[in-house]
Amino acid sequence: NGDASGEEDDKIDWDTDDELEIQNFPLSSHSSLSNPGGEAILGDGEASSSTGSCHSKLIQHFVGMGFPEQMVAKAIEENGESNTESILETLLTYSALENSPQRQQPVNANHCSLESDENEFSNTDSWSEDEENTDSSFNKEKTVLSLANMGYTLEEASKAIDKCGPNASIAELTDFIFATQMSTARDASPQQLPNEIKPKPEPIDYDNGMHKRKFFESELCDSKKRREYEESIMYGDNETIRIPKPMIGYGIPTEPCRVFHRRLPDSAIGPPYFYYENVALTPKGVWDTIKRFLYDIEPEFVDSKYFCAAARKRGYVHNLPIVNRFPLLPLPPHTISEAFPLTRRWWPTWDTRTKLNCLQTSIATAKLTDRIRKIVEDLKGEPPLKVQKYVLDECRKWNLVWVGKNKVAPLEPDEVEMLLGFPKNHTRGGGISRTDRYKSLGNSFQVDTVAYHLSVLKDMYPGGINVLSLFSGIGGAEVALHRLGITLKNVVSVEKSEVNRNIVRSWWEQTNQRGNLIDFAFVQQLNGDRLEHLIDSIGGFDLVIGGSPCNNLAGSNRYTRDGLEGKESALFYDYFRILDLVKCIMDKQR
DNA sequence: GAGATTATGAATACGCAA
DNA sequence: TTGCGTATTCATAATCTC
Repeated sequence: NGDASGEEDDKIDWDTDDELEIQNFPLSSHSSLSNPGGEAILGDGEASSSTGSCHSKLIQHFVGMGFPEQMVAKAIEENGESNTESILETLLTYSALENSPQRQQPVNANHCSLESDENEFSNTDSWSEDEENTDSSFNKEKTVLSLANMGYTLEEASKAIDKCGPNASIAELTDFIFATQMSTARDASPQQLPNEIKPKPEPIDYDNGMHKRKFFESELCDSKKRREYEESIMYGDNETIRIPKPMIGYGIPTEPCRVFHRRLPDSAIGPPYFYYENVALTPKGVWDTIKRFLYDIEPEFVDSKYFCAAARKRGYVHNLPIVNRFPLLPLPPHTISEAFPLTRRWWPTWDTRTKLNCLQTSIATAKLTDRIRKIVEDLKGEPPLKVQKYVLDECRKWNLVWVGKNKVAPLEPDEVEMLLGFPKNHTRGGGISRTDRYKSLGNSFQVDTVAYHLSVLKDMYPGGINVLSLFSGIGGAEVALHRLGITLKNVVSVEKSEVNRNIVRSWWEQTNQRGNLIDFAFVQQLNGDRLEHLIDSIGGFDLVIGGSPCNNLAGSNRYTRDGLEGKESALFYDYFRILDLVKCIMDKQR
C-alpha cells in the first residue's frame, strides 16, 4: 500500500497550519536541536520546507552540535546518511581523539567560544590551574559535548562549566543554563517570549452557553483562578513547567469554554504528526527534558477525570492541530454512580466520591477489604469521623467501590477496561493472566482522552493513515483511531510484551481491519535502515504515537523512581530517536 | 515456575495559617 | 515567606499457593 504519500499528503498544509495564524513570535533560543546561531537544522520545519538536500542538512545538523564540517562529512561517509546514531558515535570518537591532552583545540573554532568565554569568566575562578589544565580541559570538552548533545549551544555549555566548575554534575550545569535562559527571557516583553500559547480572548458560546456557564461555575468562576490558569498555560513558570489547574489542556469536550491557539516551533512542524504521552506528576525537571527534546513543544496536561469516571493525570506532547476536536460518542459515564449503577444501593452517604482516582497496575488485597468490612459492620449506623476518614482514605488509595452491605471491592479487569474506553474483554483470555491484565490496563491510555486529541486527523486523512505506534501496550492508540472511524492503512507497532502484542493482534483481526499490522518487540530494532525500508514500502508515516515507560517516573514506585534516566523510562530517548529519524527520512524523500 | 497475594513510603503540589 | 497538613500517584519486591 504505497499510496500514502500521494494526494492525501498534499492536502495537508504543514507550513500554514491554522495554529500559525495568530502570533508571529520569535523562535525559542534554546531549541534542543538548534545550533548556536539559532538556525534551523535537521528535522525541523525549516529544513523540511527547504529545497536543500538531506545530505547538507545532515551536515548542518552535526555542525550545529559543534562538530567541524570536515569531520562531519567524513563520519557521514563512513556510516551512511541514514544512521545518525552511528554518525554521532563516530564524531564523538573523533572528538575524543582530537581533543587528547596533547591537543587543546576547541571542538569547532567557528562556534565554540571557549577561549573568549574563559577570558570573560576566569578572573575569579581557579578551575584552570596549570597542573590540572590538560585533564580539566579534556573533561570540560567532553562535558561540553554532552551538553551539546542535549541541545544546548556550545557557548551556553562552556559558560555553565566555567561558572559551576569542572566537577559540576550535568544536572547542575543544565540548571545554570536554564536559569540564564530564563533570566534572558524575563527581560523580554511577554509578546517576545517564545513558544507561547495564547488563549483567544473571546470564549466560544457552545451549546447556547449552558456548558460554558456550568464550567465557569464549577471550575473557573473565580476570576483570579481564571487569570492564574491563563497565565500558567501562557507563560508557564520561569523555572520549570507548571501543571495548569484545572488540568484540561486545550479544552475538554464537555466544557469547551475557550478556544486556544498556539504557535509551534518550526522544528516541531511535521510531517509526521506525533503524539507523546507520559505521567504528569514526575520528579522535577522530567517534563523540561521531554519538552526540550520534543522540539520545545509545551506539553498539554490533561486529567482524564474530565473524560470519564476515573482520574488519569497525563502530559501529552504533540504537534496536532488543536481546533475542531470532537469526542468519541457516546460519551462514557462521567461519575462512579453512572459507571457502576449497582453500587448506588450500597454507597454510604459519607463516601462523597464521584470520581475514581488513577487506575493503576495493582489492586487492594482481600485482607484490606475484609478489614474495612469488619470495621464498618461492627459499628452499625454511621461510623465516627475518624473511622470514616480511614475507610475513605483506603477507598481513595485503592479505588474501592461499594458492592454490598458494608462491603468494598477493587474493580474487576473488565470494569477497568470500560473506564479506560476499551471494548469489554479486550484484555481477557488468549493467555494473559489476571494479574497481567491489571498491569497492562494500568499502563494504558484512556481512550476517550487520546481520541479527543486525535480526532482532528479524521478530516485530514479521509483515506486513512499510516501509524507508527511505539510502546503500543494493549493498543490504546489503535483503538482510539479505530473508534474515531479513521482507517488504519498500515500500523507498525512496537511492544515488548508478547501477551500485549497478542491482544492487539486479536483486536486487529476481530475488528476486520483491512490494513496491515506489522509488529516488533523492541524499539531498538527500529534503526535507520529498517525505518527507511518501512517508510519506502508504506509511503511514510502520518502519525508517530506512543507513551514511553513511566515506571521510573510514577509516584507509586517506591523502589526505582529514578527519573527519566531510569532503566525503563530512559526509553523515552528511543521515542525521540525514532521520531527524529522518521522526520529526517521523510524529509529526505519529499 | 507461573500466577496470586501481600506489604512496602516518598516525592510532589497545594491550600492555609502564622 | 515559611511551615504544616492534606491529597495523589500508568509500581515493585517478597512471599505464598498450586
